Amino acid sequence: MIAEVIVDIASGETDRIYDYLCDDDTVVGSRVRAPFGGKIVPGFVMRVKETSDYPQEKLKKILPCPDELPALNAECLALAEKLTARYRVPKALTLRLFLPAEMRTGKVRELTRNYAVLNLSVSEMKLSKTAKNQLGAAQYLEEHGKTDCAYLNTAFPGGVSALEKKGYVTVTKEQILRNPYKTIEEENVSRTLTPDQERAVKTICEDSRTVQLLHGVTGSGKTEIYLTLIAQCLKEGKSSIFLVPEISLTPQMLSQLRSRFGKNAAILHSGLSAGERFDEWWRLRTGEAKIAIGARSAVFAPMENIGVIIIDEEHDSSYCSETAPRYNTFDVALLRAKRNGCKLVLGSATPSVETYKRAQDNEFCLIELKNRINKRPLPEIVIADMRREVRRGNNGAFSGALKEEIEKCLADGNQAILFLNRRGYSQTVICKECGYVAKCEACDVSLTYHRDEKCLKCHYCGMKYNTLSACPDCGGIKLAYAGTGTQRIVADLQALYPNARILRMDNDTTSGKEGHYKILKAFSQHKADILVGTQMIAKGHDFPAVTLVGILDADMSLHFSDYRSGERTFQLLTQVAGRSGRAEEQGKVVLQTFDPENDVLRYAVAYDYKGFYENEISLRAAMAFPPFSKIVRVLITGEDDKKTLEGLRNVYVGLEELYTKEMDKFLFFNKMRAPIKRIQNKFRYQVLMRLADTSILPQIYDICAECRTRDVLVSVEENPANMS
DNA sequence: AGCACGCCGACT
DNA sequence: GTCGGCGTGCTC
Repeated sequence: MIAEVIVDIASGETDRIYDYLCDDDTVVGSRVRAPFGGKIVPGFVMRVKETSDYPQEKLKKILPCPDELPALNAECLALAEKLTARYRVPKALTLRLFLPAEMRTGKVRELTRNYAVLNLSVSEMKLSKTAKNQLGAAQYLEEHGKTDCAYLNTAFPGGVSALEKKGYVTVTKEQILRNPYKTIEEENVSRTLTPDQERAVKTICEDSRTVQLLHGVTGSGKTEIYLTLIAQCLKEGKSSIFLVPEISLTPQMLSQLRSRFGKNAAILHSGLSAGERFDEWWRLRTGEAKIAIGARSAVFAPMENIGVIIIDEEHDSSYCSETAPRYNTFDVALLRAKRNGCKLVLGSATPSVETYKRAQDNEFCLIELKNRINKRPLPEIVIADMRREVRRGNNGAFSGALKEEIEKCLADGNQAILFLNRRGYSQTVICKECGYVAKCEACDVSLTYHRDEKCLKCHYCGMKYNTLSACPDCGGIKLAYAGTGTQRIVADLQALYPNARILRMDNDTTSGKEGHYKILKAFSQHKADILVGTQMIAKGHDFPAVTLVGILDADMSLHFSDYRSGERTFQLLTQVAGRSGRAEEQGKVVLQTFDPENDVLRYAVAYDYKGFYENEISLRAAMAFPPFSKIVRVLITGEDDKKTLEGLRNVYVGLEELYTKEMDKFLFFNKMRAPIKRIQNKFRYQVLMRLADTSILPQIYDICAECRTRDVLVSVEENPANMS
């Protein structure tokens, strides 16, 4: 027989079918090891056939892998096919998505243990009287049955192997699974649904549409609805996929799921060891576990007969892949849901504008949860006008209102979180006296200050502007080109409150995931009074003693040069506000801004998502931003500047032809250097487009795929999250 | 992606 | 005269 094999090499050159001789029992979707160019490389069987067009004598034979089941089932293969066509990436790259990394590299071995069983009773054995260990082991086995050799070897050294040689005992190897949850205790709490939750579950089950959007305020009990749906599927013998943002995979959440579903739940999580991840994946593949829980990549869980797919915190940006293939979790989930004929449930307190629009258009079923479970009011948000502070001579980072609240909070022995929203290298220019922000005339997007060129740039059209020495609106000269760092905030804070215990959390103070977790744990144990950090503290953890949240520079996020900055800010503020006043006491949020009249802030303060949405969607429509258009960025990178530039030229010429032919489908089309000219020794250029009609996307992908060469990479990004 | 083969510059 | 640069082509 002949196997059509895709070799697991991420390159365009090798991205085709190679024929190999194989055994008759070779199964489609199974992993193989293929002799390829003098080496043995991993590969996947895509098809099995009788004959090959390739010269018979040159065919090599594949070496099989000892998997009990093919790694990829029919659904995975079909899905991989679709993704390959959609994103024009080598097949090996899409196939990889479906396996845990440790399975490809083969570094993790299945954990095995040797077990001994007796073949005949002790009385039938002929044992030397001096062989006490043999007798001991045999007697133990007779009494206890099958036993771990490791134990017998320590109790009766050499006994088992001697018995085995005589044929009295048989030793077998068995695979055992690592258990990553040894420390988690099972708590059995029975929960009943509130009428609201029950209604939501009923609607989801009865609605005929595939996608259901659960829009519920913080604390409205969305999680319980998810768990009920999952439990229902489990009862029907169906499997489920539960996706959460990476940052939400906290120990608390995992233990909650573990206690609810026990061994039925498998968790795919980067925090697990390679071996554990492998075992969890395998439990899903064999059907032993029926619930896959994890971040973005868990949407590729190897399951069959899926009953429901859930995407929690649907708006979270971590659901978009940043590496090829740049898939969107929702798109993949939708493909799977359609194939399985199951529901795709999205949940969020602040749905993305794009998703909410589709719900408004009745494409998705919209379920609103307006009440909080405990009926407790949401924390009060007050706006502190920083322009007034500056005019009063307060150039510091804290407003009078915030200082007052901090003092109150400390006096009461409560905790406070101060939230600083510095985001990467991008800096906007803001007038500290009137709140003016420099924006692009053509794109209505905040400009980004580039220190190296001493100019302001629009990341959406590439337009350059001169830096400002005075505010064009009020003539003020207190222009800020950079925010204040967490370090400075902590120093100022310590000077103001010498007795307060302050923790800082940002990329400088924390090394790796462990570091974050340690700081958060220390804070939740009340080992500090104030936590200062960036948005990484906005999500996940519950801090019952926090009664005050200070947002120091809401503007930073508001004026970030992205068409989604308003949306992101609303989401962020809502989320941050949810950190305050979780337990007995009413929480308070102080929001500092140079732009108190801003619509987004006003809607956030009022917890008015609907109002925010209506406002935002009309802005998007007016400016023809997504969802009324699609922004496409083609990034051309390479180590050799000349060759990369040549690549840009090729891409541009190819796309220009399309542009002139289909001009009505384009709202914008231009080439330029990428905002960051060089990253990791690679020069960066881009072609930016805004499309009114996405029907030409496949052609764009085709043109870009053609321009890819050995040393120039061409990648296509749709509505990219950051334009650096 | 790797690796071999192949054709032009500075070296014991 | 060679050693070695990396451009080009191939891997069932």
